[in-house]
Order: sequence, then structure tokens, then C-alpha cells
Amino acid sequence: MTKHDQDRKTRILQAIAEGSRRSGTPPTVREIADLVGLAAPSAVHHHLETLEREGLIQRDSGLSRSVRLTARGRSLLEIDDAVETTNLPMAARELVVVGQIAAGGPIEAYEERSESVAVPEFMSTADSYLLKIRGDSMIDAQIADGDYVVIKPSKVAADGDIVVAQVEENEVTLKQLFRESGRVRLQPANKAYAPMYYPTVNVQGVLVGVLRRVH
Amino acid sequence: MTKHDQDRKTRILQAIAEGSRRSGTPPTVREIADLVGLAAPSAVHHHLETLEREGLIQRDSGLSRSVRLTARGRSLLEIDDAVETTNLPMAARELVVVGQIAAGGPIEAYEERSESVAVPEFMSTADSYLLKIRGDSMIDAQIADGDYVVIKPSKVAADGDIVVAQVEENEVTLKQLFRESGRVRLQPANKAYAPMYYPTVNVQGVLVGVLRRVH
DNA sequence: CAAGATTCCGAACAGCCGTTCTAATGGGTG
DNA sequence: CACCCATTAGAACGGCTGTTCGGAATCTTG
Repeated sequence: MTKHDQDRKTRILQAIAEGSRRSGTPPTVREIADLVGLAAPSAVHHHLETLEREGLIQRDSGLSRSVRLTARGRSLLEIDDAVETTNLPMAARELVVVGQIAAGGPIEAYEERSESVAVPEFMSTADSYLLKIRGDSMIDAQIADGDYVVIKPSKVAADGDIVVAQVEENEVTLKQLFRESGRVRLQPANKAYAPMYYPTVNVQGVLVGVLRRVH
Repeated sequence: MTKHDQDRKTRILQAIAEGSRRSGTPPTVREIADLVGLAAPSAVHHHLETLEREGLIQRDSGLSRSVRLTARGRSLLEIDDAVETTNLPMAARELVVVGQIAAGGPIEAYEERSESVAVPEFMSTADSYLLKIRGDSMIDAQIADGDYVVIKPSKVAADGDIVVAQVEENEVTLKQLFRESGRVRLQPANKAYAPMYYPTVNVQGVLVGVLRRVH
């Protein structure tokens, strides 16, 4: 099995996890094809057969949207099972602001100050955390100075997601993620800053919400 | 609404929750029909429309297996299981989305649909309400399509505030307010739209917060 | 290079799915 | 009883979905 195979299959697993998380229902074969950049549903179907034989996914033959990750598949992606069990009927949850992030630079963690904000349930999970935006580095994503962004911890991200990514040993940054052939582009949401390219990035979280207080 | 209606709708909600939990994907309309004992998918479809209008479920029109319970729908099921309603010790309050506002046009009030969202205390007051943004009319104020804006009822506004203003007898609009000599300028937060001038405007509320759910 | 295997595409098909429309049923109200 | 309205059934439709098949393209291997 070549390295390219691994990448493709891993991306299909990610697409299943990501599609399920985003819409609440697993994706169809064609939706997976779109997510991973394949043109034919038959190609995805072939990979799904392989993945099922390897015990990474399960399907109900003929049933739409019946693909789901097994425990082995989830562990391969290092998905925390606890995340999916947070269906508490609470309308809001208190999240901690763990730091602030400025243009391009690393995230400065709050150490002593402990600020927390109530975040609506519909734009967060129990293990989410908050970052406070400094400057106009995210202005093209309609995120302004002083906004709070809700970050959901996740190892997987879809193309175009704004993610918290670890790019160097000690550098964590907030940028928009795009997959290109053989590399990953981290695009600042501000034309004044240049994109950065990496062979691979370590995604730590995905932006799922924005809070802004005016005045 | 008779008691029998409540039972049928509750059973449909249970079927959605049960089907989702058992197979990992929400049930189809026909699967719900089987679960609750209905013979025609159209009957279920009719109930689903009602449930969505009541804010208990959400759907993506035309997409298979896209039905899912909202926070209110889940809490309704829990209440039926004899769990008392809890008062939130959170620094948040539940506000009602009263309508949506598109580019320059008037605010379309929601009449039947009653959607509500938990809003952090620090960006709202008890009498605040929500509007859902349609289109890119507020893009220059970093407010995007689909965002919720928190409106605090107020007769007065400061220069540069984004306000809900009554400009005609039956027209209410959301724009940025600037006072000029002898007149008031209502400036859309989008360069594609021209400002409007009035000798005086009737301010009904001021924008105090923005909520955005990504994905 | 030759041959085989792997991967992917495009097309096609049968079945499933959401939705709409019409009509039948039945309960409630005057 | 006559009437209205909610509920359900039934049929039909157009689109979506999983699946299969043939063949092209690409990679691997000897």
C-alpha cells in the first residue's frame, strides 16, 4: 500500500467525520467525492469497500448515508468519542477564553486572567474554547478586532475551514486551510498577509462560531 | 390542538431521536412513518412541516435524512421523561429571533416560526431581540449572511451606531446612523448601496452584538 | 519495456427519498 | 344535519443515491 493510498483513504475518513459533524448526518457517496476531490462516485465506492474490509467503517448496503466510522476508524483519526455525547439540553454553556491571537503571530495564552463567556449551544460543544481576536488579521472572514471566536478541538478539518494549526514546534496559528496537491496552504483572512505552505499541518481545532460585542 | 396531536408529534420526535441514535443517521420520512405507524410519507411530511415551524426540528429541504432535533426539540423529549425544567445558572438569556433583514429592504417578521437562541449576558439586555441577516448588506460592518444580530430596544442612538430605524410608515430598516447638519444619513454597511437621507428618523433599537455560527 | 495491478472516470440503472397533489376520512362546531 | 378543518392515504414526479460495468489512465513490478 503506497503513501498516496493512505492519504486518500485518510481523507475519505476525514470527510466522513467532517460531513457528519457539520450536518448531523453522514455524507453520501457523491458528497464524499466532492469533499476529497474525486469526480466519480464509483471511485469513492471502491475506497469505501476497501475501508469496510479493513474494519475502519461500517455500511448498510444500499441505504443512503449509512456510512459511519468504527471505533478503529475514529482512533485512526484520533477523534474524541466524548465529543459526540454532549447532547445536554442546555441552551448555553460557559467557555473559557484561553488566549488571544493577532495577525499571523502565535496565540498568546492567558495564564493568570481567567475570563469566561456564555456561548450559545448551537454554535459550540462542551469542549470548545474561546480566543479573542487582536487586530484585523481575520477581516476578510468578517472577524473584527475584539471578536471572540469559538474553537472546537478537532484533528480533522474540511477544505476552507478556519483552523487552529500547529505549524512549528512552538507556533500555533489561526488561518484558513486549503489542501493543494502535495501541500497544505494556510491562508490568512487578510490580503495584506501572504499565505504559508507546509507539506502537512497539525490541526488542533476548527472555528465554529463568532461572538461580537458592539460598544 | 388536541391531546392526540401531541402524542403523534411526540412520537415522531422520539422516532427521530431513536432512529438517529440507533443507526447513526437520522431516519427517512418513510422510516419515520413505519416507526410511528403511518402508512403514507405525506402524512409524516405534514407533521415535519409543523414541527419545523414550531422550532422543534430542522431540515435541509430536499436532502435525504437531514432531519434533526433542535435544542428545544430535545428538551421537549426530556421534559416528557419527567425531567423538570432547569433554570440556567448561566450568564446567558434566551432571546427570540423576531425576523430577518435583507439588503436595504424592510425587516420580514417571523410570524409563526419561533426560533430562539441563547445569548451571552455581556452582549445583551433582557429586552433585547434578534434579527437574522440575509445577504451581504452589512458586509462592511463585518456582518455576514446568516449572522444573528442582537438588537437592544432604544429610542436614542449615538453617531455611527447601527440602528433599527423606522423610515416610512411601514418600513423598518437596519443601517448605520450619522447625524449631519439638518438631516440624518442612514448609511448601508455595503458600498454597493447608496445612503438615504431623512430630516428625522425614528430609532427603535441599537445593534449591540453579533452571533455567527460557522458551517 | 512489457505486463499486471491499482485507481479513476463516465455512464447507466434500479431503487430510495423528499415533495406535491388529490381525495377520502373523521371529529368538532354551529 | 351541514360545514369546516385537521389528519391520513395514495399516487405520482423528479431528483438523489448506492451500485455496477467497461474502459482509460496511472503506477508498480519483473
